[in-house]
Amino acid sequence: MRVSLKDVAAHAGVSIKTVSNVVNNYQHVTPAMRERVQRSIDVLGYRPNLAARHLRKGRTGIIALALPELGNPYFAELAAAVIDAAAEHDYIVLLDHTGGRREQELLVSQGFRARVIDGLILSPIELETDDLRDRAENVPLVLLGEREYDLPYDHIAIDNVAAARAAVRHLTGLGRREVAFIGARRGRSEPAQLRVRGWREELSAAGLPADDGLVAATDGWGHADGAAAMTRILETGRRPDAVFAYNDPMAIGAMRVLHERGLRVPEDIAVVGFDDVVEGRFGAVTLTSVSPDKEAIGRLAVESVLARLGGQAPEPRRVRADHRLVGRESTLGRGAADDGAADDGANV
Amino acid sequence: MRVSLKDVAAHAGVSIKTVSNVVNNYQHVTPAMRERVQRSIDVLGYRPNLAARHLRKGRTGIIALALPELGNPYFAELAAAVIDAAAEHDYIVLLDHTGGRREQELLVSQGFRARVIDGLILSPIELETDDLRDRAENVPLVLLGEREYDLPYDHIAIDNVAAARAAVRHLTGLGRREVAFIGARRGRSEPAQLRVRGWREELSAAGLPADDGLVAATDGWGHADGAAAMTRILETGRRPDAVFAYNDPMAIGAMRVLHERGLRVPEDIAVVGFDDVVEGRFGAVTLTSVSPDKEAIGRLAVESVLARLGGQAPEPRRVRADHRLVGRESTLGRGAADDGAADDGANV
DNA sequence: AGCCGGATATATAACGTTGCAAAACCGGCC
DNA sequence: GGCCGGTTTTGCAACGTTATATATCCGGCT
Repeated sequence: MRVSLKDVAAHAGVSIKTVSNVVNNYQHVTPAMRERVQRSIDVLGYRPNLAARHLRKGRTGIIALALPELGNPYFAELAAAVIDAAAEHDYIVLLDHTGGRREQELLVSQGFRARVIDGLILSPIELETDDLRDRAENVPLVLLGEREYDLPYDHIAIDNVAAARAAVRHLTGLGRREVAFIGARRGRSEPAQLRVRGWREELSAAGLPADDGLVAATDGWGHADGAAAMTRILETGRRPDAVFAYNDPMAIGAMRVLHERGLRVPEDIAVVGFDDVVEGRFGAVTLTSVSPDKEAIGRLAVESVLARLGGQAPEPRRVRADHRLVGRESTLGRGAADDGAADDGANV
Repeated sequence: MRVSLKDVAAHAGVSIKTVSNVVNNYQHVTPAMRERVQRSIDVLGYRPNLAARHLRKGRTGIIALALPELGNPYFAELAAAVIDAAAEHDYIVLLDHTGGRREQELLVSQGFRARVIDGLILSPIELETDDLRDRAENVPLVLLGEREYDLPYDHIAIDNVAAARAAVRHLTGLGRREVAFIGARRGRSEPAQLRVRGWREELSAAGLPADDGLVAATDGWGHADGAAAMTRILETGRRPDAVFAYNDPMAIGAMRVLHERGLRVPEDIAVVGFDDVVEGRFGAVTLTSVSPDKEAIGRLAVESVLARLGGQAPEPRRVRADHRLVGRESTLGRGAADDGAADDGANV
């Protein structure tokens, strides 16, 4: 069976507590004793039982990360960033995905899915303010992403409005006059709201009409949803000269439809995505995209959760991570320098 | 503070064990009693403490899943499958990524990264047989992926040789005579070995030479690696009429290079990938790919781990998940039916 | 009425760890 | 030699749960 403190103590001929002291680097242990105990630990291959430690101390060393979907490479890359950041603090990440469904998000936020965690990082899609309000759970919660809540939780995100404006400004700066938006969320009002707002604001600022006929709502945020939305817009007979998509997969789905219909990107229609996923750099037409600093988001999220751990409750804060616009062929055409920042104003 | 069994017992005026019995759906509890206790549970908002339960039962309800990298959509999708399969059994998944580095894989396999787990599902890249041999750890281990080990652990994978042969057969069946392989692993011998073997075998079977000059080794398995490998092949002056890539991102990276050089896919060079990630269905040229049954792999992995949980040690087994070849434009050209199985012989 | 046996409820002892308080030790000082 | 103060080690209780064994209940049977 597994070896416990008791076994080590017996082997070394000392008390359990002394072994515990050695394991925990307690200050007042003579070097001789430390060595003797350590030897027994090594011989027996002792490893602390985390469940017992947790029961005693009330900490698990685990934080949960709940994301809408891992299939979206943005979230996968974000997950990697969180895992790495957590590892720096000797924390382990329990990953969950909600499918962006309110029901699942609710379960997660109330701690039903994972009940062994010290803290929770959640990227909500459908969750409403009220859903979070009566959250009896007392594990620290940090929110990620575009949704804004008027609640006392930390929130980490880029400045979505500014990022969306930078994307649209990039398009108008290239002379585009009719910019469609793909990916407003169907049914629910909130999500994508900020990016739609940025789109609207920037068009107004440029003296262009923000035409609702150019906003396509979707059910999801995958390639197929982007393709369907693009198709829908084209079938109304409209021919925008630019498309700004809620995220890269949708932009790529839209580009596929344009390609099928013989419309050239960017000559006929320029396309900008959001998230800067790797995939966008290797298509036949590489994709201009807003690039959030995922690494920073992951790091900030972990730090925020851990800061609230000791039961301390620092003032809830809203943190803005950096972003920048990366211009590629889908707006600049063949020969565009990959990875060049396209717009000075994009950084925040 | 948190409410425990004791509090509920006091509130309901019964013993702790009775409450425990209700919580655990113990058979012999009168409906009246059950209701009474349940009411107290609801009133007080009792929720079992998993650490205590774990300490007592020796189970955590957590399994770890260690993958090379989440950025690769195949692994992200696989992770989603595992999480879902685990949820069916009331298990939670702790996700780790190793970067495909031996050192990290070693740490994971020996349980240093996560010590609260009941079982481990590991997809190794660099780990050698000997690394796993002296694994003192006694948590059940299930291996995933292409590497084969002669060790008493369950191993879940598709038939990589057969799958690779099906891919190559598809190409030769279309009249291609010079099929390059992209993605043999540089430096280490093992990984990709099976797919290379399938490539070699099928070419021989077709009476074609398996020319080592057409095998490109790479350091990683991302888009950029595929692009670099493709570039290298072309720069030797060779003009294969088909490319079989180790995975979809590499195939897509290769296609980007072909596109840049003005080579048409599939007219000049046909391309087949591996893993059937969503991304492959939305490029300017959709990608023919070997499609492993990820859902089955996830499910089988979870079931295998859980089967070994009670300390029972069923005979280690090697499980073959299904796969099929999905033909798309990168081999069949414009107008290819998406999602059609291209080759009857592909299923196993 | 007394007894029996199954169904129901309870008391108690673990699981492995750490915090607290007390005990043992030790060198120096009166 | 006894005492003091600090250092080092120890014993014990507690964290919240479940397994085991035991006590209690109750209807039916002799």
